Formats: sequence, C-alpha cells, structure tokens
Amino acid sequence: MENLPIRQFEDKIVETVDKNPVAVIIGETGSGKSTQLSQILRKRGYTKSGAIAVTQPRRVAAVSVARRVAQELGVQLGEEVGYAIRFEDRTSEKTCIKYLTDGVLLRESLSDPELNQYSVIILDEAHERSLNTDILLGLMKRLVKLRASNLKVLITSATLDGEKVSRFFSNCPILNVPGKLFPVEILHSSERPKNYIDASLKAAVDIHVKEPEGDVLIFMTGQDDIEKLVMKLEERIQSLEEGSCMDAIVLPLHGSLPPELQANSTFILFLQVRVFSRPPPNCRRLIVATNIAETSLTVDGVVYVIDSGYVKQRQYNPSTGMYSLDVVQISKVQANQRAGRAGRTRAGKCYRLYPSIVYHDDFLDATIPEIQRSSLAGSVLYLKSLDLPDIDILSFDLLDPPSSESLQDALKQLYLIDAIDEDGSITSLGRTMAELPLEPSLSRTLLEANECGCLSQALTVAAMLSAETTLISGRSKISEKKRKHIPSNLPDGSGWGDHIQLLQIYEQWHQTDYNVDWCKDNNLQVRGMMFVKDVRKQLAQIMQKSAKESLDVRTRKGRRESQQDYKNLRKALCAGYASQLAERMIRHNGYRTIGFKSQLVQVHPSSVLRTDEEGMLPNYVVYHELIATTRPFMRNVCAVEMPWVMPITRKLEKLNVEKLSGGFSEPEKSVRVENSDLRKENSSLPKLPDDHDSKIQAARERFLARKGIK
DNA sequence: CATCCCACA
Repeated sequence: MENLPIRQFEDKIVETVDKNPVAVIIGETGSGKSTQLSQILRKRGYTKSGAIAVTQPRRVAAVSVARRVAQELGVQLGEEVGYAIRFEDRTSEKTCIKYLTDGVLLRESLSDPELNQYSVIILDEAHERSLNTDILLGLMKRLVKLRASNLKVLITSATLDGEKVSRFFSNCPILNVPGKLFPVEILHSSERPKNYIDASLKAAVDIHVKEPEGDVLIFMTGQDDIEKLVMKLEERIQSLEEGSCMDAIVLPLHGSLPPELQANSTFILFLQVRVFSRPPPNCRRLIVATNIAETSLTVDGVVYVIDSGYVKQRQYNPSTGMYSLDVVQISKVQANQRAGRAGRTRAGKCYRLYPSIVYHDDFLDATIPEIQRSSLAGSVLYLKSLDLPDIDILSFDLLDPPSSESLQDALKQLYLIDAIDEDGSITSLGRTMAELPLEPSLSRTLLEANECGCLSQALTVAAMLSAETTLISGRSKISEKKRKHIPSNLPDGSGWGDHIQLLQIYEQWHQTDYNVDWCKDNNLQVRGMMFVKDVRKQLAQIMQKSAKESLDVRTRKGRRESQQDYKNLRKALCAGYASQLAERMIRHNGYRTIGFKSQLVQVHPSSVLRTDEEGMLPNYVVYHELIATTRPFMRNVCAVEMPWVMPITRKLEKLNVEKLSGGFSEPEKSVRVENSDLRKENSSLPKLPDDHDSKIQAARERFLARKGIK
C-alpha cells in the first residue's frame, strides 16, 4: 500500500485539507484514492472530532473498499472501519472510517441535516454524476459554510473536469494524483462503420489472429446486439484454421445475466476451458459487454478494447412524463474510461470504431448527468422535507441545474398527490412520504392504503415494484419457448391489472413459506424475491414508526383476497398515481394520458389487464411508467373507477404552476435545456385539436349515459 | 402483442 501513487502526495494533501474547507482530488484508476485518503486523514488526527465518511455510488464498492481498508489497518470490519448500505449497517460506536453509498448518506442527512457525526466527508467517484452524488454536492456546498470550523469536504474523481467543481466550491484547490494505468494506444477508424456489429466482429477477429495474448473487451449497446455478436464470433472462431491461432472463448456480459454467471466469470472460464481441453494460458477471452464493464465490473486481463462509440441511455421527457431508451453517442469521458480498461494489467490498445474527428467534434465532453435525465419528483420532495431555511428549493445550487420544465413537472406531480400545497409548501403528508425509500407515487399509495385498510397489500405491491427488473429470470431463447409450451401457473391479477398480479404472486410465495424452489419453478429470480421481502419489511417498519397506533402490516396466510380488498387497493393506487392517469378512447382500446401534454398511449402487451365482455378495456387506468419503445406504452397498469378520478381532474383544473413554484418560472430565469436534442418528441403522433378535450368529455358523458353509469 | 443501459434509498 505504501507504493500507491497517492502516498507520495500525503503531505501535500494534508496541508491542503488543513488550510481549506473543500478540495478536489483528481486521481485516475489505481491511484489508491478510495482506500488511502481516509487512512491518511485518520493518521493525521482528523478522526478525533468525528468520523470520516466516504461515499460510493455502488453497494459492492462500499463493501469491498471497506473490507480492504480494514485489512490494511489490521482491524476487524465493523469496528474502527465499517460500512453502511441499505439493509446492512456494519458500523459500531468505535467506527471512525465509514464507507457508505451516497443514497445512505442522503437518508442520514434527513434525520441529521448537519451530519454532525462526521468531521470529514469524502464524495468518491463524483465524475459518475449519479443523481444522489449531485444532490450531495449541492448539500455539501451549503454545509461547508454552516460548519466552516469543523467540517472538511473532499470531492474525488477520476477524469472529472476539476475546474468546474472547483468553481462550484468558490475556487477550491485541485490536487492531481497520478494513477497507475499502463499506456493505452488509441487507434481510430477512418470512417464510421455502417454496421457496428460487423465492424466489431472484424476488429475482434483481427486482434485474435494478429495480436499477442491478452483478453478483448468489446462494448455494445444492449443484450440483443451482444447475443448477435457472440453468435457471429463463435462461428468465425470455429471456422479459423486449426493451430493458426490460440483458443478463444466468447463471454457475454450484461445486467440481466444471473449474478452468479456475472461475478465469477473465471468459474465459467474454467469449465469451458476444460471442455476445450487446452491449458488456460493459451486461451483468449473475448468479452462482449454493455457499459456495465465501464465502471461496475472490472475484468482482469483485458489488453484490447473495442469501442463502438455508442451507449443505450434512458431519458425522461418532463412535458410528456415519458421515458425513452435511446442509443446515443458516448461522451469523451466515457470514451476514455472505456480505453482505460485496456491498461489495467499492462500496456494495451483501444480500437475506436469512429474517426478521431468525431471524437473531438461530435462527442460531448461529459455524459449528461442523471439529474438532467430523470423525473425529479422524489428529489424535490426530499429537498423540501429537509426544510433548509436558507435555501430556496427551486434555485437550489447544483453543479448542473435541471431545466425549469423538469422542476415544474416535479412540483405538479407532488401537488397532485398532496405532498405539497398550492403554494408549493410541503404538507405533513409530504413529510411522511419523504421518509419512505420509494418514488413519491408509491409513498402516497401506502399512506392512502393505510386509510383504506389495505396497508399490508400496498406494502407488498410497492416492494414488488421496487424490485421489478430483478424479478423475472433472464429471458434466454430456450426458456422463452418453454414458457409458451407450459402455461404459467402464476396468478393473473383477476383482470384488474399488473399491480394486483404482483400482489397475488407475492402472496402465493408467502403461502409456500418463501420457498426457493417455488421461485425457480415459476421463473422468478430468487434474489429478486428475497429483495422484495427485505424492502417490504423495511417499508413496514418505517410506516409503523411514523404511525401513532399499531398498524396491521402482516401478510395474511391462507386467506384469499376479496374483490373488496382489491377495490380498496386500487383506490389507494389511484390516489398515489394521480399524476399517472389515462383515459380510454371511446371506440377502441387506446388511451390518452391525463395531466401531462396529452399523449396517445397503449397498454403494454405484457400486461394482464383484461377486457370486458364487449372486448373493451377499463375506462380509466393508472400506470407505473410510460415508456416509448416501438410505440408509447404504459407499463404496469391498474384499472381504476371514474368516481376516484373526478377529484383529481378537478384538482388539475385548479392547478397553477406559477404559484407552485413561487413565481420562479419567469422565462428569463428558466434554465436552458442542454439535452433537448436528445429528447424524442413523439412527432409521429397525430396533433390533437384545441377543443379535443372538451369534445372527448362530452362524447364520453353521452356514451356513459347510454351504458348507465355505475 | 413486445422485449430494458446502469445504479440507489
């Protein structure tokens, strides 16, 4: 550990920290900043007046770095050195170096806004610009003024534009610490390929045939492209002449692979190499990965990187409330991060499938931060609940402020679910909601469910939705076919929709005493279901804490839910999803969204929502998410009743965004949207005439009058 | 009838 580059800068670092409340430390991969900085400051006495907090964007990083530091200091993990991540707090009163995810630090500052237990706060990996890190940066700016005498803040990152952060913190000093990366030779293509899968294939085979040993890492945009390239690579390598080159194995690497296949890829390697009956040193790995290999996973032994220059990115459009998943060009920071993956073990090469002029002229300097690509309802509610007397929430000082459009969207959502009043002040309901680690819509659902007497069911639904992506097992081609042959035994939501189905699934699992094999039989990821169980327990505890009387949060066993239970639950969901409502077209099963700029949308084909005897879907639904793929879809849909919708539409009519944002929205003050070109307008959708809404409403009333309103 | 990049409380 003494030979890590950062150790030579020890005196300089300590001197800078002594003299300044904030400092930026730029340290490349291998500089040792994550493990050494905390130890250096501890040695120099900074833990006498409080603990040192080091935040990480990811759980695994927080755990592994803490483990490493405990080992280096020769102490038991959880004593002097510990970590805190969701569901797991391994710290004690003795802990003076604490690694935590930035989400956990945000939660801590909810109960102690001044974070008085810490003498030093280090925000690590700030260049990744996660939503939570950005909010922490804003909070730190305020905190260093408030606690000028007894708090030190360090912002550390790899390739971050240090000048920008320094300017944000009134020109604080920047220290550069060299990394331990080996040189990487960058090779650009002369032009952009027409087909980047084929170009990657050619580049990979060229390397394999011509270059000395060393693994190859290929960056693709998604699972589909990865599977295609893996197949083509295997074909080509099979056809290579025997003995003309070393053996190779091709490995896919993406998020929806079961974790046991991901984390321990050497294990698969071992199995496959045995099948090849060749000794490992003479075998090259070709790893075809998404951007998971950019930061989250490091693969040792990579010497060659092939970079397509693209990435799949999720963005939120605040005017329509719709998410889209787009393939976009990477930024310069990302391109360099990818190249750096070739220089971890020895000098490497990076093949960029684009000309250097594209890199210089077309690529953005840095990736658009998450805070400018997401819905901000949760973050705005969080900041409002902090009650910072000296801070106006809408001009809250952030490194890259979101657009005023995005802030107004957040306020509108919060108003519709009663988290803030018409002046934009947080309500007592809103305060309770902010305590829950959920999206505001689901927090609101829980509170309403508590009133409706269906809290237990709502807890289950909220927990299931929190784990949604990790629930279903990887969709391999084989299991896809199997699923069509064997009809699923899972419940169908009784026709009411996907939320009810999620409830029924969990209840069935509960009936089996949380049986692991039951999950496997039903193609549900065991880890995902265990996560749901943990989340549910945590939510129940928080609800119980904020309630005066004792709440019934138990999952009922051996008792089937009645239609009345479902009705209560649907009613609670309607209150929570007040800003995520849609109304069916009169003649067909398409919907239009209410509240946002009206969008024509459809129920996602994977939904279990059923039609009535006339083949029609419910008049009104709430949805968990709008996502534009091939078309705009509502995902996770639940039927609601018109009487529940009426108060919401009345509230929408009263809505005054100016008032909500406290006069913030004068046009000259609004922040320019830098990434507007990335947002897809749904120009393919027909334009609605101005009087469309009233026409629809009149027609609907006539229609319902004929049918007889229930 | 359609498939989603990566994280986090």
